[in-house]
Amino acid sequence: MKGVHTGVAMVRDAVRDAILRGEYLPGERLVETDLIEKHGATRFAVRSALQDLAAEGLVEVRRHRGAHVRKVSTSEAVEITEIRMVVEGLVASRAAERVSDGQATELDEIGALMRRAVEVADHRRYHDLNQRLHALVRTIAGHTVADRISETLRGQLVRHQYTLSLLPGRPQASLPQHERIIAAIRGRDPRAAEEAMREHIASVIEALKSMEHLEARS
Amino acid sequence: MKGVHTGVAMVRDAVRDAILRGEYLPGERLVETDLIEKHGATRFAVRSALQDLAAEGLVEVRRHRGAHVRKVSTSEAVEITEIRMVVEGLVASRAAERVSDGQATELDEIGALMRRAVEVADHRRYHDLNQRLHALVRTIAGHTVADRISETLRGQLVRHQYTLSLLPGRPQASLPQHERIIAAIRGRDPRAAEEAMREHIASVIEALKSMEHLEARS
DNA sequence: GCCGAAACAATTGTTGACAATCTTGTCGCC
DNA sequence: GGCGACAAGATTGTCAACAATTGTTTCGGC
Repeated sequence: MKGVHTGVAMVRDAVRDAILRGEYLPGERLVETDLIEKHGATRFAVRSALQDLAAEGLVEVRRHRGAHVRKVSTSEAVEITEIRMVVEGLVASRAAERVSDGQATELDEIGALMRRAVEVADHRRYHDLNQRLHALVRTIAGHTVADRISETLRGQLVRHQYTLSLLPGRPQASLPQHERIIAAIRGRDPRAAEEAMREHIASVIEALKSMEHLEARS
Repeated sequence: MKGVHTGVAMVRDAVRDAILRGEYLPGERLVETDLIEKHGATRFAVRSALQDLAAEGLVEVRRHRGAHVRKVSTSEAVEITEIRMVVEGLVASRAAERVSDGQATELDEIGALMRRAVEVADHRRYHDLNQRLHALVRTIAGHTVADRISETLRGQLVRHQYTLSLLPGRPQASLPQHERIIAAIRGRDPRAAEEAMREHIASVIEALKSMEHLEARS
């Protein structure tokens, strides 16, 4: 079950995927020798890959102490999400300025499907549509730098994203938010689009903060 | 003629500094052998340093083609500054929420000194105070993630920052903007602080865009 | 039985050599 | 005389062995 052949990029992608899939837990140590065996790669490749992932903020390497999966605290997750809030807000704003007619139709379609998914309580599908919506907004905006940063930040939140998805009532709460985003972009209203996107992500921040309180109590 | 002793961090900082100082021009190739000789470091250190700088977005490494100083186009500089606009806006907002009385006084002092510097047309001093103001705002906000991102992005703009500083009339234009930022944070008004900071950086974006047009004409 | 120090094992950091690739300069052909 | 293929040089990518550091375990003393 592995990339039988080596290459720095291959190892990097494989390890990143493994982290994002939760195969390696936060704080877990990533021993070079193990990774060599697991991916059938050379030590050099493993080492380079870990360096790259450290640059992405997914792992942390401390001198002579090896690489660990970065453990982002809930408070740091809040900060990261705050940044995402303003960046995605900018992206939504630009999307509203640039959206084409065809893209507007596409947005509508996704919105309709989302409502449907909530009605039949298909969480999995709703989650997929959520991804598609945000991806489409990014495509419309065409903001390279924002995309890069969003992607990087999102990678650091895997653990919390998973926990968040377990929160009950999220789809019902976020559906109207998504609909507002779609309507604002459709209506080519940058300010409203930014505002809607920010409110949407702000509610995620609130959820994170409530989790923080739960953790503190336990 | 320098750091007679090696170390990855040392080489990285030295090369970064050299790039930021303009010793290496955008697009220029950074040959590993030269850097080895120049910094008296081993090849491994140079290589690691270049990887790190690539992660910071200061250099670009292409397979078998070596490392080049990253040449950011003016349009990319605009995108980067747009991100900085919203991120710094968030920071200003948080600063307004958290500012202490002592820090408010400090802000006032900087504001007064800035006005003075503009009156006597001391550009150098105004520039320093500008740095101090933004640094203080960051300190007040205490937003680790935002600081990291701002710093990274700022590094990628060196060439343009220099060009921007040559634009005439900048201090006169930005002084009232700075005063609005200070007033909003002092007044503990997050919304106003964010708005003021965004307007301030938006004017930088406008300046960049006008530069873009000038370049296109030439 | 507990604490501390020293030797050991495990793991990472570094080095130098080797292989793959690109660039440059030259030669031959059109 | 110009263009394209080929070869030599230069440069980067990869690898495996060596050195340094850290964490652990064991042994001795209190």
